[in-house]
Amino acid sequence: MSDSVAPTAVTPARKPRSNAGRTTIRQVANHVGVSAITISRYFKQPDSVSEELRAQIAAAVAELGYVPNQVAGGLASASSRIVGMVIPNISGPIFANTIQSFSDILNQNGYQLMLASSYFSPGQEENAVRSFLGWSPAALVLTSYFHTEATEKMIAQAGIPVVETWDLQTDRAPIQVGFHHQDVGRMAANYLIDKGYQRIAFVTNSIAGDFSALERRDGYREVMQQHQRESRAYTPTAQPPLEAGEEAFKALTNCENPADAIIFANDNLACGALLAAQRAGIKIPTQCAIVGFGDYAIADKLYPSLTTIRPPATEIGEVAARRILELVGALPEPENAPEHFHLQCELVERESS
Amino acid sequence: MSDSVAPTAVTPARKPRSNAGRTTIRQVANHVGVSAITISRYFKQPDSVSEELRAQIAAAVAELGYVPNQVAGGLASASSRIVGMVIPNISGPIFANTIQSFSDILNQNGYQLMLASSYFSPGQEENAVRSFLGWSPAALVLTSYFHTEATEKMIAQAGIPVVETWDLQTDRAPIQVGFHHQDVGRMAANYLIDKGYQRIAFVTNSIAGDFSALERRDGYREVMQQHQRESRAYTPTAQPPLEAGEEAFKALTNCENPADAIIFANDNLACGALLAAQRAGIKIPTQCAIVGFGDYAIADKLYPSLTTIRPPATEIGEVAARRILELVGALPEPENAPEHFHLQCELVERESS
DNA sequence: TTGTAAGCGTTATCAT
DNA sequence: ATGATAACGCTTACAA
Repeated sequence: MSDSVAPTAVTPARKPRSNAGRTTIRQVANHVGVSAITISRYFKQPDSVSEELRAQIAAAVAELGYVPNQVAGGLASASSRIVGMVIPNISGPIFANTIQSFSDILNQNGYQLMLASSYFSPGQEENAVRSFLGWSPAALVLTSYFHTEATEKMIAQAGIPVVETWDLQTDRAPIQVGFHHQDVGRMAANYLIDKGYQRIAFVTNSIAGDFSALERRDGYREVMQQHQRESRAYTPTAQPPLEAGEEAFKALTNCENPADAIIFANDNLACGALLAAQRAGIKIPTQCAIVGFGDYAIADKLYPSLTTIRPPATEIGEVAARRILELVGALPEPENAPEHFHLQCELVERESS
Repeated sequence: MSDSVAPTAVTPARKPRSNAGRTTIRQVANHVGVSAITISRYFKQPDSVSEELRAQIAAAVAELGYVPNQVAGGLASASSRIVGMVIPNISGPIFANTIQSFSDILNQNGYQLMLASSYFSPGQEENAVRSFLGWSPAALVLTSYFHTEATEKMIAQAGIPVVETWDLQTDRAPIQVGFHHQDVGRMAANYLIDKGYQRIAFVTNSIAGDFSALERRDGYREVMQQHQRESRAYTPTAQPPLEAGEEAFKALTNCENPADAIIFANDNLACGALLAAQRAGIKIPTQCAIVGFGDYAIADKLYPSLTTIRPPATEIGEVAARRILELVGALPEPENAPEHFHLQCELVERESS
């Protein structure tokens, strides 16, 4: 030893970062007297940690109030427990149930929902997908199948499960969870024919971009043709759904050979027709039956209440969530999982038919 | 040089991780011929990078298809561009607009929404908050002010902005964005008194846990007292809202001294009353006026359409999002930002009054 | 304006 | 069943 002060390894001015005093996995490990990786295993594969340690770790976690840092975990494992979902809109009458059930099932399994709206714009959808990808999500859920080229490229290269919902496209690569809109038109037409209605018409949406409404119309036409009935489709010019429904109802009942049953492209249109009938003193369903689509919240609150076709909104969210969780290993993989999940719409018979 | 192979620093068997070939900031940096931090700055503080480099970097980003890894960024900076929101439910008639506007404004500013439902359960809310905290969110939004002790502790220690929405509690620490339910009752009562109605009643919700409905009733009572009118509150026993509304309507109109105007705790109850009146042939509003709360989608589709009080749902989401973005530095901080944002409900006059 | 180096908290890999 | 170590991709702190 020299007489001068021992130089003891010149520490070159450390650079501590903030951290807000949050408990880390290492503090838990020290507290228990094991290494950090054991704590990690305790959370990921509890079975690989001895029962004795498990109890001690549980106690330490509770005492220190440790919350695993998902961000750090995500970086280390190059994948996060986030699932991104792009939905046309949250506040419309249709998609809320899908979001609700999807989110609930993810949460129950330790995954989180990241949500964005596209407002039916492929460009906005692209932005949302790009933002999501920055989070290395475990999976992606889209609604609709028409994407920009860039979106197609991103989902093809992402290397994660991608699910397309609502509109079933059996020829596309991503997993499909939904139904065929043509089936809706078929179901409504068959139902009315079976009920004995003779002159059955279809009212499409006045909003031009609503292609799914046209598919429902096509299903209706097909059935009418099968039964050798004349099909009659009306497209309103008024834009607000209530007015459009009223316009269509008047046009189809106030004419030669008036319709005795009308299928509307959605419940809002049907609602407009119902109100118009009420004002005009036309008896529903005696003079004319009405069937809608969507089973919006209004459907059972109208007078007469509205017969409508309920899309499997909640089911779509459930099935999509479960399939994703299976694919990422959070739920056991079943033997023969299909690529496409064809769900059923349900005809809800009420007073208007 | 010796004749043997140069030992060139014994590399001790590297441990590369996967990565799925994703472009990193370093690849972009190499492509441009600068260091990684410059690319980072290009995204965070573009002004601190020379214009020349900016153009080159933009080109490289586009060519390589670089998407910043938010997870890595979040770890390095100990905070992520995620905002967690706990909402009682997504698919109910009330909250969807708040989620929609909140999410849109976050997205426009590069932040993402992480969503979970509590179903009005403080325990579920606690779980959601705990899960969110694992992501080091930039902020948290809660609905309602009754939390578990654990939740209170977490939000107090989180060190991030916390916003409580819908129900304004001026005595609480978190930022408040919402309105007073008593004001709703006051507004409805004043409106009907001004319109000349004499015997004004209030119908509360049959669901016991709906405390906000009781606050609206209290506001109604206060105004009635001020005007020296007798207040009459009715609580239905039927649970389904339509039946409850019908029950209340019958009870309040089919009696001595019947009400000539009724305020309902929500639009579903009011809707039940409207349908009951229609069936009974009671003229609305001639014999009895009806006012609801919520401005649900049904309100303008009923016949007669429903006068109701619209809560500032969209505004709540907007104001909460903007304030959060200000607090995290994504938007410029205004001079005198209040702690509490008192928003206004709006009376929407329609045919039922 | 740009660069260097260390460090964020976890998990993959290899070792015991 | 448990541990040591490096690596994940970025940003902070400090330097030039």
